[in-house]
Order: sequence, then C-alpha cells, then structure tokens
Amino acid sequence: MDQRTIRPRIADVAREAGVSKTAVSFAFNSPARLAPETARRIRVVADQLGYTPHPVARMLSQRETLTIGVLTPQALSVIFSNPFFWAFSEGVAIAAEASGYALYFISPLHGSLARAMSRATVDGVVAIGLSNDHPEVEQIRRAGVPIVLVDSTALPEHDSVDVDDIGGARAAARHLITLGHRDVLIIGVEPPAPSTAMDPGGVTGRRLGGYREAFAAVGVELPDERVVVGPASIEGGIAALNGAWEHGLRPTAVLAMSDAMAIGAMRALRDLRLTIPGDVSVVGFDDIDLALHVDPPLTTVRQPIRRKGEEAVELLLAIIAPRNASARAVPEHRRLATELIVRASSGPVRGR
Amino acid sequence: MDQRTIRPRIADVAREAGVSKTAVSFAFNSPARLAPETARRIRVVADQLGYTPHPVARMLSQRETLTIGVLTPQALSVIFSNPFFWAFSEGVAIAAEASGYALYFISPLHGSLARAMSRATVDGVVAIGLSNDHPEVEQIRRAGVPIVLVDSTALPEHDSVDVDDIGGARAAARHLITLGHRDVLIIGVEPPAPSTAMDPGGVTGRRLGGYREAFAAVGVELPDERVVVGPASIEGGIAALNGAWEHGLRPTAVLAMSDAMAIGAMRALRDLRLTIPGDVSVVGFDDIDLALHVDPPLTTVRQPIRRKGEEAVELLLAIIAPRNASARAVPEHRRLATELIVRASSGPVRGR
DNA sequence: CCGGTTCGCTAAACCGGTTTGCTAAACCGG
DNA sequence: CCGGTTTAGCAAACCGGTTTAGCGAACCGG
Repeated sequence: MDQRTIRPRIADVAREAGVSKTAVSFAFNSPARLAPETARRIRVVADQLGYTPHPVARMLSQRETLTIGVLTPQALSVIFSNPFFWAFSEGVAIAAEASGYALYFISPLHGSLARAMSRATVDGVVAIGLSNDHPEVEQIRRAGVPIVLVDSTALPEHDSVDVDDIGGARAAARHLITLGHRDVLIIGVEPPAPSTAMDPGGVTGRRLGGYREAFAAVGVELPDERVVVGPASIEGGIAALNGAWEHGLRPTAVLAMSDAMAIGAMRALRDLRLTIPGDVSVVGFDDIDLALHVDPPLTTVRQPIRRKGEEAVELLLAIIAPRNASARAVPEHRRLATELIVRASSGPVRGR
Repeated sequence: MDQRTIRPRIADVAREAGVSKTAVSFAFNSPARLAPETARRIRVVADQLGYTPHPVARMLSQRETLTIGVLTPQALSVIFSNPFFWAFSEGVAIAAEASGYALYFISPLHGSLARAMSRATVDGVVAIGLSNDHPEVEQIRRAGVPIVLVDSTALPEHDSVDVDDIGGARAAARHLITLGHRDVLIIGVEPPAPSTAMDPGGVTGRRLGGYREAFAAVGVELPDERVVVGPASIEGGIAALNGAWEHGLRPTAVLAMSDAMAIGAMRALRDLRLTIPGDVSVVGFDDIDLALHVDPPLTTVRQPIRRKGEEAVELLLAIIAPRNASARAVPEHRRLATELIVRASSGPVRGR
C-alpha cells in the first residue's frame, strides 16, 4: 500500500533515458534549454515510470513553498465552527488562489502554537486574532517568516489589517439608545487564551469600549455583570443568553459581539417565549451572510470580512513576492470601515 | 524585510557552539545522546542565534510531512462558501489535530487539480467529491500518495467513505408522497466539472435515483424538466427556485439535495409571498447545524457530516502511520447511515 | 579554413537538515 | 592493570531535487 517506497526519483528517469539529472530537471522546468526531441524522450520515460518531481525536494532547493499559512490561536475544530472564520478564509482563499498560492492552516499543536509554527512550511503567514500578549508570540515571530496581523493587537513592525471596531460598536449602541433602551446585555466573544481576559487592545476590548462609551454619554454605566462571554458560535450565544437569564438579568436589548452569538441569543429568547424585537431587541456584529436570512433579519454592524482576508494576503504577497522591485520599507496598517445595518431584529423599547 | 536570507542554519549553530552539525541535531531531536551540559550549551547558542530547524529540510530527510491534504475539485473560494464543507472540514480537523497532523487544502491550481496535487507536500489525501471520470483523476492517483475518497465514485483499490444517499433520498421522497405531494421540484447540486453532468455513480446521481425510485413506486415520473441545478449555496437555492418559477413550474413541494439550497429556496418562496409548508413544502439534505435554526425548522435527511471527515482521516492514518504492524491489505469502504428528520418545513399538500 | 558563437548537455555544488558507522576516551569489574 | 563495555561526539552519506559553471561539437561569417 505504501507506494512511496517505490516512487521513482529523478536519477531513475535520468538513467532510464540515458541523460543526466540536469537534463531531466530541464525537461520539466525549462524545456527550451533542451533539443525538442530530447525533451520529448525524457518526458515519455518519466511518464512510463510515473515520475513526478518530489515537492518537498523542490521546495528545499527553490527556497519557496508557494504556500501561505493561516495562523489561529484556537483549535481548528473550534475555528471551523465559526461562520466569521469561514468568510475570512474565503477572502484569503480568493486572493491566494489568484496568485497560485496554496493554503496551510496553522493551529496549536499539542497546545503549542510555536511548535505548530515551526513545523509549517509556508512563505508567509496571515495571523488572525493573535493578541500580542499571547505567551508564544515572541517565538512565533522568531520563526523569521513574514507575518500580517489581522484583528490582532498591532505591532508596529508588522503589517496589519483590522476594522473600526470602536466606531461600529458605538453605532450599534447609539442605535439602541435612540430606540430608548437603557437596560442592555452584552454578549462578548471569548478570547482564545483564557489568560488574556479582555485585552483592551484586542477586538473584544475595543468593541466593549465602543459600547460603554456610547452608553456613558447618556449617563448609563455598563458594569461587568452585564457582560457575558462565550465561544463565537450559535451554541455559544444560546448558552450566554440562558446564563444571563438564570442570573436574573432581564434586559430590553442584547448587544452581541458576533452575529453567530446574536443568532444563538435570538433562538434562546424565542425558546423563552419572548418576541424579537417586541420584547427584546438584538443587535449583532459582523454581518455574516446568514444575518440576512434569519427571522427576523438581524440588525448588525457590517464589517468587510472577506475583504479583510483578501487585503491581508495582498499585503503578505507584497512582502513575499514583490512585483515592483521597490519593496516598502515601512509596514502598512489598514483599518477598514464598519457600518451599522438596521434590519428587523431591533425596535423601540416596549411601552415607548 | 526578508528575514529568510539571514536565517541561521544548523552549521552556524554548530560553528558557534564548537560542535558538529550532528550534535546540534541531537540537541533538538534526541538530547539523551548528548552530555547534559553539551545539550544545554547548544540550546543556549541556538536560542541566541534565533535558530529554528528548517521545516522543509526536516521534511525531506525524515520523509514525512505530518500534513494531510484535503482535495477538492472546486475552487477554494467556492468550497469555503458551502456549509456542508465547513462541517466536513471540522471533522477532518478534529481527527487530524488529535494525531498531530496539520491541514493543507488542495484545489485546482490555474485550473489543474493534478498540478496542485503535485505541488502538495502531504503524507496523504482526503478527496471530497472527486468523481472518477474527472479528467485528471489518473494523474492525481499517480502522485503516489495514499488517498481516501469521500463522496466520490468509489474505486475498489482506494479506501472510501460515503453515506446511504439512495436510502436517504428515498425516505425524503416517500415522506412527501405520504403527505400527498405528487408535483415536486428537485433542486440538485451542480457537479464540480460541468462535463460530468449527472454521473449516476456520483452523489447527485444517487440521490436523484432515490427520489425517482420512490415516486416511480406511486406511478409518478420525474422528468428532467423538473430537475434544476445550481451551486450548493443559499444563493444557488434562491436562483434555482426562481428559475423554475420563471419556467412556469408550480410544484407543491421542493426536494433539495443540500440544506443550503433548501434554505435558499425557502427564502425565494417567501419572497414570492408563499407560505411554508402551507403553500409549498421544502425538504433538504445534509442536516447542517443551521437547518434547525431557520424558520420554519427544515425537514431534511441527516447525514453524519463531521463523522465522515473523522472516519476518512482515520482510514488515511491507518495507511500512513499504521499503529499495529499489521497493515490492512484490502481497502475498506464505509457507508454511513442517513436518517430522515421531520421538522416543520414539510406538511400535507394544500386542500388535502 | 579559422576564430568566435551558439547549442546541447553534463558534473558538481548546493538547499538544510537527519542518520549511520565509527573512533577515542572514560569507565568498569576482576 | 587489563580487556571489554559505555559514552560522547564526529565525518560522511543521504533525502531529491535545482542551478551554476563549463565542455565538446556544430555552426557561422569573413
């Protein structure tokens, strides 16, 4: 079953065709350097033997892998259940594919991201949600591979892409305030590493800051008791809302930091026999495709998720494979705009 | 910016520490073969220099990549917008991660799957939806890498995993027949390569066969005009249903071969001011997570999507890294069960 | 017919590690 | 004190390709 042991090598083809290894290599990579007849003969022999250049050997000598890594501090199995990540990966895939790059997913190996990173055969990495107080961030950077940070606490020396989380959160909160809501529940996404709590420089911290700022402007404090967190999934949203309910909270509105969680919260509310937005308004964050298709359609803060993936790859390729000889000297930090999308899941506070 | 040029090699560490390359290699891989003090000194030097073993070089000499490939005949950007694929990947990721393997996605490179395959540095491949009349299937197999086929026309010499598509489709159709429906629209998933049309051995063909068989049993033929196809996404479902409507079809029920398309069809029906299941019943296939959360919850055929991914990796690892010395001689073909899940999107035909 | 190009191909070095076979020194019991 | 075993470390071969430098033959214009 193990065909690898009988895999023909370049030397086998060379011997069989009566030429040198060099000639065989040329036949595959620069046929113009060979007499047409010789090139043809070599290919025929290679074909008979079922020869294919060994990709790892090729990578080693060419010193490039034509692969870009998508690095996440969370387990792949967690990440792959998150709709936000799907859309992001789609963006990454579009840009990578267009330039002929393959995708390699880097997630903690036996609990260590640095170990996974050192195993990864990639030309560059797009890191998503990597806070710079991650315990292994220093080791990761020392792998010496170009990195673009997405939704991570930006380090000045690396390129980065993120969005206006504060502005988006503020807009969402103001929308609810305008509708008369003063009593809200905030559902936050769980940070990947528990230790990082609510890193104020991270996405969660920035969004929370935006929410609080808007409410503070109308004299409402949002104490920590009104903030619950969970994994960024539908199930996470269900659990978060039910948890809050059991603690006796009875908000008139829910501000979720992810659409998946918002959708979970909607489901949990409906199971509690509450109407949306009649009894409780729900506002999400992200504007994943699904937000439009749930019932009622979800009011949310739109961020260009796919675009984030595409721009990250764009920045990365500019470092890895600079088209114009003049490579940028100074790192680029892109911050994309967010936009409040009002749909039917939010309405005026009851009795107003 | 290109740190790769100054990346220290093993020889640098060896020179700096006053030892041989062998000793440095031992310090990382089998420290027990070195005097404790020597091992420590080497590590210190390596650390100062920021040395990390080059993963490609390591792969080459160890002849293993610790990576498994997920091969799909469709572009990644297409695949990543398909909820079925997410769940499948989740299953693959769970099993791969548990054994310390990383994931590499293989999709057509400049239109050629074989080329992508020959670039892929993987120990084995899980192929999803690869019909054996794919033009490049022979070249792909000749790469000499172990392959497990999922939802593909099974080749006897490769391991495979699929589900009881025919039984599931039959159950779905019978359910509608019991409810009195005789006039149905079938929405099929578009095969990856247009040429393969409706390969009767493929998933699409098998499901269609199941539908037809059940209806034939009550004397109803399902001509090709009642079968529309599109990409397996919500948008694809919307387009497929609208297309059928424009052609004048007015079925009392819709049988979709994917939940994503079923959900799209539901949305399109609602936009046509039709009620579900009052005016039209909708039955999907897959039972993706979302099926439970749409309104009304979707009647569908459940298949163990994650499990499929896990079992495929299980079979693959048994070939790549056999635990017990006795490797199977004969390929294994697993067919998992499907199950009709009746929810609220299907009901008796109007007026009955 | 002669010196300079071009053509077609090769030998050897290289990419950056791991692994095998071996040697010299240290250690050990009798 | 001696022969045998361990221990610590090294040189060289190897993984499987690509690439550089160069060589002999054919070709070409004057």
